[in-house]
Amino acid sequence: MQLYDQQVLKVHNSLSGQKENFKPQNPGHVGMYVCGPTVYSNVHLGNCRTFMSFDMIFRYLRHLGYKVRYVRNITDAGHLVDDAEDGEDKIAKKARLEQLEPMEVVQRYTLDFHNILAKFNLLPPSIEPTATGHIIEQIEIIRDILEKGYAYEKNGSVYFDVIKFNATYEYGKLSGRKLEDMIANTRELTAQDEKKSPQDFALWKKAEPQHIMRWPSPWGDGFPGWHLECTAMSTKYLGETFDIHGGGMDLKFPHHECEIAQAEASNGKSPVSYWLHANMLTLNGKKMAKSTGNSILPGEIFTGENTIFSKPFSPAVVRFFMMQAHYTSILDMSNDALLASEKGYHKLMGAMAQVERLNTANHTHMEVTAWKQSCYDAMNDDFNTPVLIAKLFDAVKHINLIKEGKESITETDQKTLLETMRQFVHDVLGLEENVTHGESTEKLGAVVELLIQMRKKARENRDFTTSDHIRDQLAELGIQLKDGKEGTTYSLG
RNA sequence: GGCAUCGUGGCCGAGUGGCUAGGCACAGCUCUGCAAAAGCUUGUACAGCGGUUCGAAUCCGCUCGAUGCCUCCA
Repeated sequence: MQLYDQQVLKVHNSLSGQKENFKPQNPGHVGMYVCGPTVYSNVHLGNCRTFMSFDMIFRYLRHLGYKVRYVRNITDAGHLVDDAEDGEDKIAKKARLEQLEPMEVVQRYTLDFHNILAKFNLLPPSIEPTATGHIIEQIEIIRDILEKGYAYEKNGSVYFDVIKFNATYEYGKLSGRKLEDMIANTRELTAQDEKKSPQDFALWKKAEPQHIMRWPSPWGDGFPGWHLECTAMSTKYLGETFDIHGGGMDLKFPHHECEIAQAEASNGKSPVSYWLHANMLTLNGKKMAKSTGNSILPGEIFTGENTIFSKPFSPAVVRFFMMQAHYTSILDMSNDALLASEKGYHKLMGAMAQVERLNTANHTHMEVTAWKQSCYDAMNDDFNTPVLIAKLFDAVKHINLIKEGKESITETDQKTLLETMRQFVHDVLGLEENVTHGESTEKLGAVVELLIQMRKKARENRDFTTSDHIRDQLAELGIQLKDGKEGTTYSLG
């Protein structure tokens, strides 16, 4: 019997606007697709939050025992800058500006992306396909949609016929828009005379002679429309219908709306059971934008090389900060908020390190089994990580009381407590101590223990100059000593 | 202008038609050689204005504000 049979997971489905019981199409298996980044610059912190949210979801599904195929793409072509500039590709533009090969740009920022996500302790997806690696699949889908009559070719470009599609299906159901309203609110755009209607979107775009990124197709040399890649890759790796599609709130319209339209037009089926959208991250109450200076790169937070925060913050602290908010809420990042999270994070990790060393007795002052279920209840409620963290802090309080000898715990409960804490903190929330375990850490620990013994002796001799010197010097190195009833412990960093 | 999400105590953030999370900060106390750590105690907040209700911060309406999107813009 798997955990997922014992726990009832509810997820907020953007398509229905409701929390629904999660039931995968194939029992025990989950197919999940998340829109990845366009690799034309350093990964945005807001993007990190989105990917971190889905990483947590991926982790929890796995923890429940599901076999999850998690696909997250890399957009390395097909993203246009703006139509006024005859549709220059973002990658190509960056390449031109930096005098690089397009693939050089892709390589550089893909590496940056992976590097940052690894620091945030994100698990790699099961498959990470690229748009340029799936041109053939995209052409096939265009062909299919053309055949079904929901697209038309014009001067070497192919457009999706939204009005025709809307006659049979419903365009706008995800974002709550009505096609009539959209038509009424359309602003005048230039250079789109090829389209029958302004609502139509490109499936294939003809490449102008100077365009570097181009592929041959039945309609001439060109490149695929942005929305198509996700349809092609999700279909290829997860099938015509799959369980979860995720992405940032900003992608709901038009991107995800178009994905639904493409899939329905080509195979008549709604592709996704549950649409999940992660909300945005703001900085000091304002949206992040390079133009206003209200912006920061993840790397700049880790190193402290920025003018926004008073000190560097570790990736784990930032991750903990983000996990303290629900993924569907707008989260505001500020210096004060990070400082608060940093203290809370260390308190949590400090208590966790104590569980193993707890003295056991024949009575437990804590309903461990009920507490454990309350952790699941939090996560089952649409991945409510802030509530989960509140539950974890309940345990922290008990751990500290037991450590002080004011409460007790049985050996069985201690085992359960430790296992549950580890599962939720490490496996689900993805929070790991930054300290790398190894020979050097062991040696460091031994040295600190030695100093603790020396300090203890000094204190017994009332040589407080020496004892305080040891304490203060260690503190300067980031090693904090904690005196307790049962002796002195320490924490690194 | 339209669509969407939201507006919670000093800060960050859960939650819910009545029993009012959690973290951080602040104050007092306990412990301590002094600190730190830890524990205990104290906070009745829910943008504004109306309405529904025995009762709303939670439901409805309006106003104000924030964030995202409005078609080739991620």
